[in-house]
Amino acid sequence: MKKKVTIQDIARKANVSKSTVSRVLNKTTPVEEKKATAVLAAMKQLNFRPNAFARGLAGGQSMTIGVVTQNIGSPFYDAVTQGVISALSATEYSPIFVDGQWNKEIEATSIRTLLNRQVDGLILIGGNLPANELKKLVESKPLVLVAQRLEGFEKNCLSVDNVEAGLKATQFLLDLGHREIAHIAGIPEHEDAIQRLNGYKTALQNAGIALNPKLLVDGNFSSQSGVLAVESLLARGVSFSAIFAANDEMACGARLALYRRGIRVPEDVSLIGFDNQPASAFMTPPLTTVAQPSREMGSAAAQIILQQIAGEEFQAPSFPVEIVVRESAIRRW
Amino acid sequence: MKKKVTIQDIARKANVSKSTVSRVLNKTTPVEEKKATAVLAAMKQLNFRPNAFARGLAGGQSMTIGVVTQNIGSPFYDAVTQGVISALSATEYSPIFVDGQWNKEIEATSIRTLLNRQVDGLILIGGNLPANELKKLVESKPLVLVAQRLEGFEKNCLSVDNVEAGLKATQFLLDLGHREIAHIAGIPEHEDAIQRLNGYKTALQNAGIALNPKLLVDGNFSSQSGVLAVESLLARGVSFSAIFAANDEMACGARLALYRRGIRVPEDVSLIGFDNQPASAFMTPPLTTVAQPSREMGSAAAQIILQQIAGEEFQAPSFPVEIVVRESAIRRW
DNA sequence: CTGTTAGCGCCTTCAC
DNA sequence: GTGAAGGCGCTAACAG
Repeated sequence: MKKKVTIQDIARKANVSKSTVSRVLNKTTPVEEKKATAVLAAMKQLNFRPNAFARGLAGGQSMTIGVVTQNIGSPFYDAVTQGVISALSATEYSPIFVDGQWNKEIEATSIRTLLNRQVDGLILIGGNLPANELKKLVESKPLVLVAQRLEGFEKNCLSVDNVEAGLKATQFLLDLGHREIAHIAGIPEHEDAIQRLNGYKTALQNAGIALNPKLLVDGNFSSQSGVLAVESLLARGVSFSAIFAANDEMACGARLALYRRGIRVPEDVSLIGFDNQPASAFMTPPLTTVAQPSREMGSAAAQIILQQIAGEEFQAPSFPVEIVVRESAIRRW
Repeated sequence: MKKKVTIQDIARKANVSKSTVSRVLNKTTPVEEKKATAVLAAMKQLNFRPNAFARGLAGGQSMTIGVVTQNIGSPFYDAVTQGVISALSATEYSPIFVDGQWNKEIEATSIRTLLNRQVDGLILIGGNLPANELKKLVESKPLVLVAQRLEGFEKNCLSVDNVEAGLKATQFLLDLGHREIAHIAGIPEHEDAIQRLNGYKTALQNAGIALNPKLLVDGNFSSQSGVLAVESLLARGVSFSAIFAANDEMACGARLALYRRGIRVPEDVSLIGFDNQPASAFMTPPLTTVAQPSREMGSAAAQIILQQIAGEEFQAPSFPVEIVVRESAIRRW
């Protein structure tokens, strides 16, 4: 273990005061050219590494953004995370991640450790903290919510219009000629799931098609639940020519269940998912899906946090969705 | 913005000194029961939040573990990350992640910021820093390398035996009766890829089958490269009855390419991948693959780091691989 | 432009 | 057991 080198050391070596060193380090005040280079030289020579803790303590800024993800490993959240990382990597700030695991308790304590670490801002990606907790947070720290709504703080919230997205997906199938369209919904309490379902209902209504409850199955966003959903559908004996799943993972599970029953996609039934996760393009057949601009949402989140920290005006933009047409749903019915 | 509450505040409120507060906070010295409860009460009432920076500065420990991942979003690395998170969540330490993006430069600067943040230990998951850099690191900080080897520091390295794994996968196909087995390799510079390829060669040799270079294609671990690999194979006009891909993503791409050509899996060609990523179980047909205990490796990494920090003896265990048999490769040839 | 002087919030001797 | 004092490394006024 080598002893640490501090600005004191390099001050001595460059024959200046600590302050001057600090100044060249932060470019906060002009410094005489000559001294500056001497300082830089000393820093390099001694392999100086500013102590982030000391800086944070003294300056009051930690230069870190806390990011709470849910279940690292889920394609959508991963993509958002990527966006945050890349947007932040161009700045002085670095992100520190904790995993909320879709668990209220864990999420709360995770946020607490983040706060203890003096993060300068907080990005919550997904999550299900009660609104009053969130309000407390938003009032004390720069905050951005991704894929989550908070009454009265719309400008801190980043998400797509899930109703419209659900409507579009369903409409797409209707335009193909389908009349019997099943929907595999997400977690019933989940806002996104509810809205996508609403979009589905609205589209049907617009088309003058009565909603058939038998065509509605609850899932929980996992592949496994997609499998079960299709089996349940089949067990009910309803006929359907298309399925709209509330996310790609469930679509993937559904596809497997169909395969096992010898039902072909898209010849016998069309399938459309949601999220455009990377693997979807490589399913057999490739999955038609609704794309959210997740990466863009991640970098927007980073930007907005930075604006808040800087005390600037900010306003969360709204993000458009788009249907990515692939073979799983191209056959006219 | 509410003002921060410090141990000073709670000391006043509890009629004790800062030191006493510090003591109940860290349980470093016995404190009179009565005062202790008073302190605890005050902390709760004022919603006290110890400043991690101040603690780090004063105590010299940051209670954070730096984790360098490559390309968050890749199933294998994600799983390892999950393991780290869950193992660490049971301790006082929290992980801070940075993304190396498989880029030597980015990786180096990422590690630098981690070091600036005074992490108490470092876990590198994948990555391709030169050995001499790594040696410098391992000598100055507790370090664990996952899926990477470093001459002379085997006890800091966590990985499976990729030669044996490649051999097993190939052997599995041989046992099924296949003789013409293609291999889609990973990045040629990548140690894991090389070893898996070596395993493949060894298995063929053991079986007395001459290596056919036409059955060997280079990929780069991406789905896309799997597609290209199969097309290249087909263009060469070699006949093959099975494919061993060096990871699941390439297997996925390969499967898509086969599908496009109307080649059935497993009826015409058997397919086996590597990593057992979650989506593999839901491919059509489900993918046979080689499973690495990635989560376990992650938590082992966390454990070993902690042991190093504590100054204890430590020794990286070795991890077994196992073939997960699914429909993509079950047909005897 | 530059050196000096105070802390930032906490932990850690050290005497009591 | 407990309080007082010093310092971790750095930034932020302050005078010059």
